[in-house]
Amino acid sequence: MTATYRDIKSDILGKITRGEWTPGSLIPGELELAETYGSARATVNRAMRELAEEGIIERKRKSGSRVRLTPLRQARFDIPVIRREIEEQGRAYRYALVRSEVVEAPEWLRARLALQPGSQVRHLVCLHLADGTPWQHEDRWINLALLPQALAADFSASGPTEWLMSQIPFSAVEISISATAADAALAAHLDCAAGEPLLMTERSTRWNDQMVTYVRLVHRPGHRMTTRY
Amino acid sequence: MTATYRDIKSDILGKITRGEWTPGSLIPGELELAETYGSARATVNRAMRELAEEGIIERKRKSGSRVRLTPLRQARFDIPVIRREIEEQGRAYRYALVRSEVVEAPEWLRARLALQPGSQVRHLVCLHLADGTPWQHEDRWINLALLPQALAADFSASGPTEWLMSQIPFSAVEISISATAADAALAAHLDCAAGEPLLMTERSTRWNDQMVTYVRLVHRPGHRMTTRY
DNA sequence: CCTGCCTTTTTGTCTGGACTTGAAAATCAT
DNA sequence: ATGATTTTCAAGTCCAGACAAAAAGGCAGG
Repeated sequence: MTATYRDIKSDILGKITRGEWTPGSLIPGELELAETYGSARATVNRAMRELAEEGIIERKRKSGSRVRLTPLRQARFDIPVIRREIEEQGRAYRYALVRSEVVEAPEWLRARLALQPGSQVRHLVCLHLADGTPWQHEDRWINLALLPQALAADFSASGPTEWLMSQIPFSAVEISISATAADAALAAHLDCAAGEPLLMTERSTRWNDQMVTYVRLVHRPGHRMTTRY
Repeated sequence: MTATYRDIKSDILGKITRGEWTPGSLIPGELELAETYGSARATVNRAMRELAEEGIIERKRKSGSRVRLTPLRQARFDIPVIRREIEEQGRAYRYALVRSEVVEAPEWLRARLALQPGSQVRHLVCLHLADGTPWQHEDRWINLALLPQALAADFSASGPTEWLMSQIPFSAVEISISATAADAALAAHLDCAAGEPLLMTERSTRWNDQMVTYVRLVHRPGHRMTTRY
């Protein structure tokens, strides 16, 4: 008989989707809702809080909660560890190191990572394959000033992503997704025609307010990122 | 003096990022944490629950909570209402209807929306512009069996997205992002060269377990979706 | 009319206690 | 041993009551 916070949540969501409570309209206060559902205010609060987090409603002290006029839609994509992503499809994962060098950071990278002129970076190019066919091309730059261990690390057997996760497991990240055309090198590595449109993910990772690494991941032709909610 | 759930959360997160609690290791139980922080178990619970939601830790009844070995990373992108997105940049939004027709659903659409053969759909092609330059190309298909109102609706002044939101504000959606090459028509509309790589967002919207609409949004050349966390 | 202060309303958070649930572990029966 | 059953433990949820904090609205003084 007693309503759980889930019950309350889905009941309220139902009222909204059925159009009983229209966008912009005021929802009864927590106290009132607690009474109608026969539960404690804390329970109603949790239901409402989660609805607010999901972008369904908007809450403000004193003014109360109202149904959002423009439902704030947000898509959540899981960023998989590539080895996992491939192995979960029942395919064989293979990794190949294409190039490894230590260089002075080029201009564009310095701007992006806010590096001093003359900074040394480790530059790696690798390929991730599923059942032998190219899956993802990784172009990785690591700030050696912050991660001098990267100088000695060996990336011939496993990728820098996994190594980095062991070094700085939790950090602030900026992710950006765009479309790019395959140049000659990419086309060769990803086994596609030059000029082919490819999905690209760029990630800048920060640690203690300093940029640690920048990576440009180019996915195989036809790759799509999908989510539902 | 008393610790809030935020304090607890950031303290625990600190212990993890500083490496005091390493990936895979067991975190003290809620009761123990409540004692060390001098707070109620419910407060600790909230802190831990949120950390779990954010993919930092993993919780299991009986076994306890542990730091995730592979931090589950997830990117959250806001799906903006395009008019807003443009106006918030201080640019003038303009909408143009390129094509509007009522047709029998083509094969590929029937498969995607699970439609009966012979189903009628409203097909719209529109363009969203910022300061007069093309911003996004919208190719929209609406299931008339579910939304007969779409037959009479007038889309010459404002886009179908806004109209749809007023009709079915909250619904289940599948979003998918990929890269595509501009064909002749797209190139003309988006004012770019044919073959140019473009970011494409596809959305299928469901309501009461029936597919209502499918839309293919192609962004202007160079567009990027960005998020940080 | 405007400005700053106070009151009131509503959400936000916390407490300390309780019961529920899921799953691992231990026990028991075959 | 092996499979079924019970125990036990940690997280999950709930409650009733309390205080905190933001913000809208009203009031008073200039």
